[in-house]
Amino acid sequence: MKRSADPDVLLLQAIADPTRLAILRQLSVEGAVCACDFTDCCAVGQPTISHHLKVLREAGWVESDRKGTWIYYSIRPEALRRLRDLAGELVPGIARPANELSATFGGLSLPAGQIQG
Amino acid sequence: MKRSADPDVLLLQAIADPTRLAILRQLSVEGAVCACDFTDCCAVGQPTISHHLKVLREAGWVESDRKGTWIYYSIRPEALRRLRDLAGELVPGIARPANELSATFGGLSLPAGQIQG
DNA sequence: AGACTATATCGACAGTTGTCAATATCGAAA
DNA sequence: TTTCGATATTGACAACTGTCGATATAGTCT
Repeated sequence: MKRSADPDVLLLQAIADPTRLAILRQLSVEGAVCACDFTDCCAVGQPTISHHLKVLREAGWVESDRKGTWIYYSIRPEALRRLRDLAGELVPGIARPANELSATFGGLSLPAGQIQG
Repeated sequence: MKRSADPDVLLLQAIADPTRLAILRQLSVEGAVCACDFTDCCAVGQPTISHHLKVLREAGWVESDRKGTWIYYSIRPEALRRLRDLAGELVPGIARPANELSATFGGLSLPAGQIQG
């Protein structure tokens, strides 16, 4: 993957992994989950779970709440809002290219970069 | 990254890349874009653009429409719907763990996997 | 046919990622 | 303080990813 500085890409990269998506889904169902309970949902070891939780935390996806020996994780509402905003920005394609209206030559639409006088 | 069979993960992996997210955003603004016009938005070569378009196509994000020499790409509404459904499944965490209501011992909530009689 | 342009594929490489075993840290309880 | 369980960190490794140059394919025009 690429070293990216775009926070939106970081947000997406964080959930573009089967283990981390499973973690978030378990968090969605149970609200708050102890770190020790993630080893069931995902067939990975404890250090791996810890690693993924760190990735999710650094991406802003989860926050931790210590209760004695155990640490409970939960999904941050702000991350969810950012994902929905991001999905809202994307709109499906229209049937014909936008520049077909203004740059039509003989019934054939030209790509924007191809109009050279 | 991991070899994943989960279609949701594939959908997310496809957009978790700065170049591909830029492609989708340009498609959102312009509706349909000729493949040759993506080299402007992203500072990568033509084979790289072609590669990313293939990834987006195989993930179900875009469809192509040939118009003579040029091939126009546009965002598939279904992919957008799937992303929004996925975002809708995720819900923010609650203040306290769910099992605190049923499994409280001396004011200390126990993780689900730790209740062993 | 041939020349030209747009797009895709191939092969290779550096950088990144997910995973684990081993180890360290932290908090609770004895 | 010592012991023990939960969690984090480190170091290492195989697998994957993005990128490119070179090349191939496909369509258009003359």
